[in-house]
Amino acid sequence: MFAFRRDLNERQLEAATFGDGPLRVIAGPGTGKTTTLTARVEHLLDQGVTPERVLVLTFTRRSAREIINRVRSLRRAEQAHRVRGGTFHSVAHHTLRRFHAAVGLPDGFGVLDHGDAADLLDLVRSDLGIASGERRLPKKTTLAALYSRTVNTGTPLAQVMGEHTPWCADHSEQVGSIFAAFTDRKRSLGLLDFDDLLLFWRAAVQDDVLGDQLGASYDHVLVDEFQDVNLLQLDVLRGLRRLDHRLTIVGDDAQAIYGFRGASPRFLLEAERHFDGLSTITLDVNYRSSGAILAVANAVAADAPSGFSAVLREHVALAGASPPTLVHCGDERQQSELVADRVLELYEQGVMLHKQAVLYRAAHHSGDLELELSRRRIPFVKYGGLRFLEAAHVKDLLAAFRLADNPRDEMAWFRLLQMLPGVGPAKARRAIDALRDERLHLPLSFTDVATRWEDAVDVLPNDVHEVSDGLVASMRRRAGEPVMIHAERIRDALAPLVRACYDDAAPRLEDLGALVLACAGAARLSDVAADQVLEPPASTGDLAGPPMIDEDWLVLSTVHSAKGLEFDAVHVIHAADGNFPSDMALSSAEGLEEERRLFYVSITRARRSLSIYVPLRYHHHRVRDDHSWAQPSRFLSDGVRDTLDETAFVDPLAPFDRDVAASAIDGSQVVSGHLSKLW
DNA sequence: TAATGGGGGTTTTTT
DNA sequence: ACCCCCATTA
Repeated sequence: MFAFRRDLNERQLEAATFGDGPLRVIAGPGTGKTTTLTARVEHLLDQGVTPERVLVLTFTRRSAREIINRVRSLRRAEQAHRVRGGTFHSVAHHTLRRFHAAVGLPDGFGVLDHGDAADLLDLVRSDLGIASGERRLPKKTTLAALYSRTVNTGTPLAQVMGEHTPWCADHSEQVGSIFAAFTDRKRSLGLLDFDDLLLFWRAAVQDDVLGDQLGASYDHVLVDEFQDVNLLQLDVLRGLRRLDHRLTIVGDDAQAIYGFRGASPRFLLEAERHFDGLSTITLDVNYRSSGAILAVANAVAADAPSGFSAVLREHVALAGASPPTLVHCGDERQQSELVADRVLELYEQGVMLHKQAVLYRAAHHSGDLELELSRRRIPFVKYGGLRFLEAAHVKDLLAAFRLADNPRDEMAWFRLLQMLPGVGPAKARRAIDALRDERLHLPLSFTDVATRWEDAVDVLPNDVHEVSDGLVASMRRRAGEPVMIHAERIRDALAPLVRACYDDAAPRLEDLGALVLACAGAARLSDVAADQVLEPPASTGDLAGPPMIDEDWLVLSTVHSAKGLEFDAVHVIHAADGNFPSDMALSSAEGLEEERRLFYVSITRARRSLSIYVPLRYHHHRVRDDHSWAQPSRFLSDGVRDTLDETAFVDPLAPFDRDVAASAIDGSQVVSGHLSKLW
């Protein structure tokens, strides 16, 4: 009957074939969460549910695709790709594109990424005449983080600042006025940031008429990684399901690692308060890791003051597993060498590089290791950290794409105009002002821009008239023109500016070519720009050296970006207090507990081999030759260490120190002795 | 008004 | 080590 039935255990099957719900599945790491969700989708399709009326919300679009791709049997596979799926933000984006008029958004609204939002905050701050320096106001990135946390948790600003930025908490009124102006500014420019996508979606689902319609468009809603949902996202779900209880939420409180985005495992643990008649199924049989690795994970879990819901149980002994080890290193340099040694050793034993991952708390922790890997020619890709989309030239073209659909996007104008040689903030601003009508509004279309452009171009230096005319002309879409052709014209018009602005224009222009290709099949240029913001490429592979021909590569990843993944071998580096747990998180008890869950997540990625590295000494970069001693991570408690094989630290240089002291030679005599034979 | 150079402060995780 | 802001200079 069901193709999946024989592959599932009893609990998984119960979850997959559960009736209408609401249903909560608590699923520990490696307990077949994705398999179960996939089987449930398959089950729903078997029951005759229309694929388009199934919504699967996941943490990344990649995991949505994985679930859909894994739906087996050809007949259903064809249906499966009609299933709706994606992240909260991407589904919000699609919904708002479709219903923009109903929530008062302009057609072709733009989506700001994190950096753009911070820049706009900084802009309104200076427009309000609030100086950044004088009164220790938070920096723009801190402002953006504060804004996001306030909005996503629905907590009053003063309280958020009291908890997270106590050093400037008395400025909360000023910060509040910046946020109010920021909000107004985004509306008048036709721009949404990440949080706005959720805010407008929530407003839509909470509306009497529109909300009923949106809720009625889905028969079943399934949510993965529910422990990382925040209040705003919970509100959206409650709105979507207020008339219909067919909801499945899956999560694990032990893996809640997005507190800084306003998420809380509380929403998973107290879900019965939000969804009437909730049933719960717990999955705790782990199919991923060796018993020895599970023992480490459970020892970490045992140290958590309030415990985790699922205590993992081993399924069957995994072949080829090696004992988990704790490796003491002299310093970061030696850590890199030992990791590289171990990676190659495992590789010799047949563990492919892409089945191995090095995990760390913060993106910059991989720096020294990357040098070592490059030196030894071990290919690698990095997840998390640096992004394609943060490259200046990519942002330039995306700004042009946004602008083409929405000429009110002052941020985009400001950015593009400053690429012209001899044009800085002042001239850019005057040119933008010249485009405004009597009510100070920017034009709504490029047809209108064209009529005002003559005035604007007068402000600019004479020698940039031609290139800027070309750029503006390229933005105007010709009737019936395919989106990709339009994109190509814009890219061509921008190319001379890219050459003028950047030394290494050639690789940058290639990136822009790739972006143009990404426009194939898109309905609008602003969709392409938004997609890049909402779903940036996950990894940056070729930052170190020439592109690798190798088919195999080691994975380097932040723990956050490794969520949901598994590897045969995992190397956790920098397990020193201050790095892991990060000292940034230690000011509160919840902060520390979230770090503990992160540590738990990193360990439970491993299938057969787990190595944890602790550098003893950290060299300071400010003062040469200065260093400090590190404490091993507090998560390596006695109970946890009992589950690990420890390698005693041996200073590889120590024997040489003795030898050097014992032998004193006359170097110059020896050298000239050698050289004298040459002439 | 744009570009450049020096100095001071800071340091996480991502849709 | 790096980024951002500010002041100076062209």
